[in-house]
Amino acid sequence: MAVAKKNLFTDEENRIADLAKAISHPARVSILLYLIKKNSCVCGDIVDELPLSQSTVSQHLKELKRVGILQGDIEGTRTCYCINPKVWMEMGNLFKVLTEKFKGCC
Amino acid sequence: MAVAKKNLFTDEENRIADLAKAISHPARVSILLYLIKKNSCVCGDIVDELPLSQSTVSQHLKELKRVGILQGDIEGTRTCYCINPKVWMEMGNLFKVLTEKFKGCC
DNA sequence: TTATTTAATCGTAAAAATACGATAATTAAA
DNA sequence: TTTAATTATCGTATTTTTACGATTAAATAA
Repeated sequence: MAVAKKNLFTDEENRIADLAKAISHPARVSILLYLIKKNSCVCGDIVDELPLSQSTVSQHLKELKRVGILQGDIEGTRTCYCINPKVWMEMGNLFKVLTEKFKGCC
Repeated sequence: MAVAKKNLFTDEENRIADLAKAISHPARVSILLYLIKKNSCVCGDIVDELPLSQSTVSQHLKELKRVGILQGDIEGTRTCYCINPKVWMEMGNLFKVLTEKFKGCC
């Protein structure tokens, strides 16, 4: 299922899936938890926190930026990463709504 | 990152990532929304709801079963699918906790 | 028993994700 | 200006995911 088949599903289904995909790798969850723990924009030292190479971490950061969860501000030779509160809330809400839709059945 | 590198991350990170992976495809989100809408265990007609072949849908169901979100009870020649409330709650909680950990920063 | 129905599994092709080293680009420091 | 630091991107190998048709397996119906 490449690009063309995206419209076989609703926008909501696609967005939920896309946000879930962004956090579907432990390295990316780890990055987010680290940013949250620091409670500030973090420059650079994310690579040192992860057991992965610099280029791989950079790729994971790119994926988080792709869906909008992260924003990266260039400051000199460094890049400062922040969680985007708007998208974070959107994600939390979509997951919450999905979760609470199910009231139990059997 | 195959099997061996799983222990480079915490159990929590791995579990969140694994549950997110399960809902990281629009077809699987679609399946879940359909089951929720029906508000009962659903036998068989999931395939008719999706724009995918029977074997592909079966694969997606398998992935949802793998993480425990779905259970499938065989009844004669059919299989009835239900959301597992326990795992569903676990997932909702993990996502909720993750979401609420971030209080904003910049 | 012999069909039919239903769903899982197999085999496989194509696409996407993951990981890394090497390289490039940009800025700051010497 | 030259060097160092930092991060993104490139090229690429490997693994995983996705998708489908064909087949198998199991239960039911004829």
